[in-house]
Amino acid sequence: MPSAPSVSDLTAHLGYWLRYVSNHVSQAFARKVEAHGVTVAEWVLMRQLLEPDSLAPSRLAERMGMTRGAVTKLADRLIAKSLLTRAADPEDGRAQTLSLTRAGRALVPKLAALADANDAEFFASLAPKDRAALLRILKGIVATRGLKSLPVD
Amino acid sequence: MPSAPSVSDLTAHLGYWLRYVSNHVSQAFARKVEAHGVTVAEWVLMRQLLEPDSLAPSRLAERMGMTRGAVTKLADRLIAKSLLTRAADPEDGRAQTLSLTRAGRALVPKLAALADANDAEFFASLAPKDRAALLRILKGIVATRGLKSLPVD
DNA sequence: CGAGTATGGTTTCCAAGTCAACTATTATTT
DNA sequence: AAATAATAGTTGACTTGGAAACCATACTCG
Repeated sequence: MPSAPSVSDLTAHLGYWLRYVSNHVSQAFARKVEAHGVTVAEWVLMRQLLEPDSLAPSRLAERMGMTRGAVTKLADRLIAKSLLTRAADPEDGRAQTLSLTRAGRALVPKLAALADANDAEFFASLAPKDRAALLRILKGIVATRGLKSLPVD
Repeated sequence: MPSAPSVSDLTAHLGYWLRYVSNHVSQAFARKVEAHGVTVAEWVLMRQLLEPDSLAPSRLAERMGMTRGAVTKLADRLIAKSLLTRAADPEDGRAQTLSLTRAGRALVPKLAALADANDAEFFASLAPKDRAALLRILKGIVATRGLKSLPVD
């Protein structure tokens, strides 16, 4: 009898539950912002440009954990929605610089409110102690494992 | 002076940290399994077929939180890799049934070991108390918010 | 029974990313 | 100064998934 060589259940992994909850949180947020005609990636990019108010695509790519190619396209979409502008850098002929339009700048606080609401929706029910513990544990993992970049995917 | 209308920082949100860590864990796992020529989604599908040893695509779609269309294509890929077979259901002319090939069945434990290793890599450094707390909190969120499906994305 | 409906699966089209090749500039070497 | 290397950004081919349209088969109930 070649009984299954002890394969642990998927749900035995902390990573499973982490991803499970995380996906739900992100998904719920995605629905909220999409009601405002914006994707999550677009929101994250826009949020970066509140301060400082302009950045090179390559800087955004680093911060957002995406490739430069992806940022190019993301920016194209935001420009098409008149939320972003792209301008040539006068100093460096290769460089571009991205900034929010007036409309873009006006939209950010609205989306930020949705982000706040979404977070509350999922975590407000936690006991304050648990909320603090969760934050501490997650940050601890980031610190001890030296994680960097790739917040969006 | 129209000072920024108080937009909270991204990192103020628990959801941010959750996604941040979760993405890293998933990404690291993806690299590991891809070294064995398999994607994470493929692994998840294969894992489902250890027991019971065959399932209809629609059942898999439910369990995996994907559309049926996505499962069709995922199955196509696995079949192309000779890890899966698709057979017509003799009972129901519409239905198909998916099962692992011998090779597929042999691969699952190897991948499961990678999953174990990956989880250990990220969470073994936690104090046992924290590990338990993390699991309890995550499961609590799932329970109180009644989350279901969509583990993979 | 037969018309209409429901179900299972596949297919097509689209969205959004990666990767690698490419173009255009700027820096560095020698 | 010219040649070479590095950097910034864009583009195109490809991947993977969702949504909706589309068969085909199975139910249901007048």
